[in-house]
Amino acid sequence: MLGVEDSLALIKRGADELLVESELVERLKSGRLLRIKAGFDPTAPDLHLGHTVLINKLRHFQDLGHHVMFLIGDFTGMIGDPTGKNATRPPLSREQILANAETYQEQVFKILDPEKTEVFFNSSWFEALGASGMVRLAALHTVARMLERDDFAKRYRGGQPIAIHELLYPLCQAYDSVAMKADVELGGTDQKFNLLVGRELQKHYGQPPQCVLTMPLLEGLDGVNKMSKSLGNYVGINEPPREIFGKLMSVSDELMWRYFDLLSFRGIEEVAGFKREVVSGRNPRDIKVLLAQEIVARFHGLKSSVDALADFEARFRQGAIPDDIPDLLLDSLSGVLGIAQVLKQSGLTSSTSEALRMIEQGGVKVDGAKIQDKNLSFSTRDVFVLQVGKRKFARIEIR
RNA sequence: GGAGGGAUACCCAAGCGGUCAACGGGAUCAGACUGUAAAUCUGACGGCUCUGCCUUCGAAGGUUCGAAUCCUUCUCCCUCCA
Repeated sequence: MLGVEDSLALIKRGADELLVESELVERLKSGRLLRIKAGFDPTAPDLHLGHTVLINKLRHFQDLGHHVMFLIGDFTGMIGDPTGKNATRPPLSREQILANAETYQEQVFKILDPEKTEVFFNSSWFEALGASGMVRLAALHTVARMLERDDFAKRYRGGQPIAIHELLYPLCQAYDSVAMKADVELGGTDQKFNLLVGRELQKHYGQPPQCVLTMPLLEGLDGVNKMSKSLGNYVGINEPPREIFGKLMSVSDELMWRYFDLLSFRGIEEVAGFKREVVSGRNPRDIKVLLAQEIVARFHGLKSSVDALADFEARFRQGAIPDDIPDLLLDSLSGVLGIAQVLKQSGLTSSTSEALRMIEQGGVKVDGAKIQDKNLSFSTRDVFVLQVGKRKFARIEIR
């Protein structure tokens, strides 16, 4: 196990803020195994790399030997975290929540060691609390304090509705920390307020207040917006290996370092070494490959990462045709089919206009040979490999 | 309830009677270059049976030889007043 200083360095790596550092140092010095908490809404079972930033941090704690507590907010999920803009969320059914929780764990345990992870459901203590308990809990915090939170304040000022139960959310999350006797709670930067309420509440209950560690939101592939499915700039951890690999290779050379910080388990020193190499002339591509391989291997195994690299090299460096392209059978009424039609019907282009444009721009290949002739046509029994751009392929047969 | 402002292609945003399939930016896609699906540069970016034709500018009508641009009604959004 690492010394206190090295531990702290690892804990702070990539983190946004650690409150209160001195308190954490004290606890680390005590040599006690710390109880590390992170809560998750059982709403989005489809994890992408952005979600894994927090889980990676849990993993760091796990590697340091601490006790990781994975909380599934099945009770608080009914309230819906009001953090952020969206007003109301439809409540999930019990079965839906459990199913999501299941998927969640499946994905999370690709990063965390299941043997060393304790899973909690907060319904277990909230159901025991009951209505009267909830009222007593609510008595421990004031409306004014709640309104300190930025998004509540904004909504209040702006005349936007704030339902009473939304005020309860931070309180419930805080009570989780009490119930779990958390030493440290992790969350996104947008969670800071909720995490701090946890400290307050723990003091009320005579517990030492938890330390709060916030992690930044990961930028998406565009390097600007946060990674999110709706923006389409994400890498899903259940995507095919080649897809993950390719997407990571498309990240800008600059953003790559950010990803190393937040997504890689390579040592701080090692990454610093990579940076020096690039500065002194090494092609950043080589380093990016290491990142892409590490991530693919984490979610799909070592072999997949090797395959993904080989595939990438073959396709983009040597312009080879991949081996897993779809076979398509196109019908021809007249026995002849023009190239534009073939492109459209195969779905390689979305319209014949686009097909013609692609040909004009030299982006269409038949059996590896670039074609120029827009009037090229194929007849029945023709079989060939069609390629549009660098990434779209299909094996076509006309019948 | 009253008074204004706005709705244009994937997004932002010009245009205010003909030369508009509609300026510009972003996103996207293609090409060049590169040991990258990086950066940079160039180009494309409604559809089709493509030297032409068809359908688009919130919706429906109308005026006009001709409308994204003018008129009428409707729908939705925003701001101010009550």
